[in-house]
Amino acid sequence: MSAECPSREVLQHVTSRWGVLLLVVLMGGMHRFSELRRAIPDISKRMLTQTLRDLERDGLAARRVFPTKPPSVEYRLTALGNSLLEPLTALVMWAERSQTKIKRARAEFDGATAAGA
Amino acid sequence: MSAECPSREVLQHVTSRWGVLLLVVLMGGMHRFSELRRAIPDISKRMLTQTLRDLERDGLAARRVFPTKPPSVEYRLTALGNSLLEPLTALVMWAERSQTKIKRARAEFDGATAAGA
DNA sequence: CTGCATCCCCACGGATACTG
DNA sequence: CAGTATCCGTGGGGATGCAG
Repeated sequence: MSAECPSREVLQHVTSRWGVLLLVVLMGGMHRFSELRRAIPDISKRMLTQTLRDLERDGLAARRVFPTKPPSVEYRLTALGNSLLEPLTALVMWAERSQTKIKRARAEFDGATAAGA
Repeated sequence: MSAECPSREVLQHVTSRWGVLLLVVLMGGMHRFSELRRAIPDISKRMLTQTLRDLERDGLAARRVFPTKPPSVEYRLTALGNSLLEPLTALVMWAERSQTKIKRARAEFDGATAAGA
């Protein structure tokens, strides 16, 4: 668990703010740049490009450019990216299953600290 | 995948920089505050406390205080926290399995962009 | 030992404008 | 449409000090 532990760096990328979301969307198949923007409305062009680049750099996503009149670019998961699919969806599903419990725990906690002495 | 999607918030906590690490350590059983510091050398007191509080607030970890001479505090996972164990370790194991491939992909990518036109 | 509060810095990330 | 460059604010998070 030391700072040098290599998997920590890997985890950081995979669990980064936008990384997870992008990966989840890409798990649905290939998508164009603008499609990704629409899929995640609150991401900026800047962050979308940058996060995409990180995923590409880590060999998780592949970029394919079509030199059409208005250029279009497609992104899809690589084999490595697909191997992440299972553990990641497991985590996402856990999050969905647990959100109610967490919400309740949070409300209780806040109530306790606010009221409770 | 909208900004309001509740699971996004949940994921953010669980996948936060120190959250993952703390959870992984706590999966090994109960730990004292100072033990956690030693387990994750590069976390500051401040962040340790804060992250612990977040986990507690979300009902993932439980805090137990012993009013001994020098006070001691123990942290352990709750039932909800334990339910996260499986998906999270799956992800960590994936990270460990894949780190070599990712390192290679990264080297190749950097080499290509540096040299390649 | 545990854990708040304060100060402070920097990089994460948003908005905007420009190019191919 | 896709991507880059620039500017700049916010807050994450480190260091330190005090308190129970």
